[in-house]
Amino acid sequence: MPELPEVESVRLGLEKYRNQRLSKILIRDKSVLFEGQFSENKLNGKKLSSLKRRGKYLIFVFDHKYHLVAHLRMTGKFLPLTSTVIPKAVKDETSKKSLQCRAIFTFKEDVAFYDTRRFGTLTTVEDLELFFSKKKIAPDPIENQIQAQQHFFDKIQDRKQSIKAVLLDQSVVAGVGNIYADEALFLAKIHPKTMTKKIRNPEHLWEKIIDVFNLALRYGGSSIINYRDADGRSGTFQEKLNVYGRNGLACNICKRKIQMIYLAGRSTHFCKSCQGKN
DNA sequence: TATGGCCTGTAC
DNA sequence: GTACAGGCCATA
Repeated sequence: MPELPEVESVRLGLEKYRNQRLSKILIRDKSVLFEGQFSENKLNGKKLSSLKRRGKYLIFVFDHKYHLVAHLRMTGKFLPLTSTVIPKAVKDETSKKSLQCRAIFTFKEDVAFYDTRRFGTLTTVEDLELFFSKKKIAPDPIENQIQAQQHFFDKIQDRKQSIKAVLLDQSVVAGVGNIYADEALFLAKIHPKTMTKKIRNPEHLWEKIIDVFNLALRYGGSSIINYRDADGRSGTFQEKLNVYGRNGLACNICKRKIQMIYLAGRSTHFCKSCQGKN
């Protein structure tokens, strides 16, 4: 499930298409386009000038001014159409499954936006700042650390929710999903149910969020279910996880059993002993 | 502020 | 067959 480190890994993998011309766009499944906004003609024939990312959003910049904004949600992937990660049935244009290649972007090679579930989105955007402010996406914690940190401290002041729920809120910190929320709270030794305003040392928690992002980035992300980067690789950070998906297993620090509860509608993993009572 | 729905594959 | 995975949005 792509969170910030996974999206960043995808971005890096797509760098090889930089300065290439987008000669064709084939939309197979129009339902991936959100807000009904997708102006193919704005991108067609334009050169990919750079690739950016904000939180979990991937941004293709064409001719320095036209933007294609993609969100992978759970299962979205950008892959060469030739990749073996895309099943044969999906490549077969006569098959119903071929719709899972929601779109195909032709650079020097065909790049597919392959998404088994239909949660991923693509849209063309002119004013990026306006787009992200409408969506209330916080500054990117890696690209814009100082700003993102201040934003985080400001936003958590008046929150009346548990810290776990708040970490999942993209308007507070961009790029944290269920895995890294649990992992960051473990590293910060904070119980996920802790009410946000009771956090005594937000600086320390912020540090741990950044730590876990950087660590995951070094390993090319986690592939709990089926995340793949732009070269079809899966990343190995899942082997380093302390709590996520480790329900009932021994804590790496104290050897007591990792617990799982439901919080903010999400499975939440923690060590009762390392992360206090509440 | 909490919830259900969107989707489909996988595990039981 | 059912439950579950979860990012985000709409709804109450």
